Amino acid sequence: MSARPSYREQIQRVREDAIVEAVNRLLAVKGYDLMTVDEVAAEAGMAKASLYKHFTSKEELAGAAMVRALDRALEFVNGLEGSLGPAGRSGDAAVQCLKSVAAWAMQRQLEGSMPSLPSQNSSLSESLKSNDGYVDRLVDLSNKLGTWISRAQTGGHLRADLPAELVLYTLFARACDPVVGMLKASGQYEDSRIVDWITSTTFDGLSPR
Amino acid sequence: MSARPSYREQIQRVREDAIVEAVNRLLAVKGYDLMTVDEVAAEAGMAKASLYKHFTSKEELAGAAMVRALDRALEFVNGLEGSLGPAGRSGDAAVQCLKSVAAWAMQRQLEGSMPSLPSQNSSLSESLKSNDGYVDRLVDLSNKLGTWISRAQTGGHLRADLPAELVLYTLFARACDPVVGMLKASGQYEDSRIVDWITSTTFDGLSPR
DNA sequence: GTCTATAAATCGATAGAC
DNA sequence: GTCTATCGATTTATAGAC
Repeated sequence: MSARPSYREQIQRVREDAIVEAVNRLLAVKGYDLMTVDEVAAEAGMAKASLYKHFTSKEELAGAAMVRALDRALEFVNGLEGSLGPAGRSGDAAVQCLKSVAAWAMQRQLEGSMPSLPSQNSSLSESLKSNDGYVDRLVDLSNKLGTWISRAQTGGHLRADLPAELVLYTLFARACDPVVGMLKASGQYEDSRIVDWITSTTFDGLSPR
Repeated sequence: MSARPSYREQIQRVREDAIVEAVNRLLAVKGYDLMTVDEVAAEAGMAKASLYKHFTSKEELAGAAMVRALDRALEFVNGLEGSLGPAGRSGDAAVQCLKSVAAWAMQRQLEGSMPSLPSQNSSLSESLKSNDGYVDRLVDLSNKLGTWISRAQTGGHLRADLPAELVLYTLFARACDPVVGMLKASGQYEDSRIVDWITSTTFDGLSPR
């Protein structure tokens, strides 16, 4: 579709990448409402007015960061799908994939590179719903996870008494679970141990088996 | 300690109750950062300047609402403790109490009367840590739940491979779990069913038993 | 104590020079 | 396209009349 990008286009691309990366970090630390455009400009190393030449509003900035985050999640999910062996369509493989995705999301959160989307309220939610790039990727990711969920449920590897959407919502919520940050803030545990614990409690619960 | 309250003091008490109740509702719906003092004044039926005669800052307003929320939680917990029969010190009774508390908190959230505390970031967190009334109640509640947790763990009714603080944090997090709101927003399920599901997944997990 | 009016600070967004 | 400087709106907090 596009011809070879000119130098100018490449430079612009790199510049916008720096901006989105800055937004990503700030969203992870402060959230949308407490993130200021001045901070984004400072972190990206340019003046605020220059930033507004690339993105027309703060909401668009956040949207671009969320799109990038979803792209990374889709990349991970597609990689998992591709690495499935001949037994990859079993319910057991499906639930292992779901656990991998949950663990991956928690690791991203511990790295500080997972932008926390405000689950409800916040002026951001409305603008995201009219962001086609965001909605498309969210639907895509939900469908891919939904396939694994229903396969795991019919195979008896996931509770069938729960609606599939409850499982899906739970996975999204655990990706931003504040418990992860609280345990890290205590400073007593290694990141990998925290991820293992929360993954384990998500699928196995707090009660003994 | 205090003599019988004068009419004036009673009126002031009622007035402040109306303010705190308004803050409680607004915190539940919008969160701290998006809640404006103008809204609080409007909802409480008074001018903003009058409100500032009772509370000296927005942070103090939020602190009062959180103190009230913790008081209600402590009241529920103490009620549970009092209703325990002669077998009340068993590990099984302890885990049942923990489930009751989790379910109670979710019901409060569904009612829109549970102020959502920003788990991390937010300028509110810092001021709450220097709010003695808040900290005292939080420690009190944590200790009471901690007693049940350790009793349930030693009795084999709660996984002993998890740190007690992980269990405690998880209970606090589930009280504000966004999954509850997402399921309610779908409009397909009754509140009681949502509460049962999330309580069940918290203790039993997503995997079949 | 309650009100109206306004100060003081912050923040998203833009104008205009280069 | 990048910058400095500023507008305009919002919001916390207060002054001062009653």
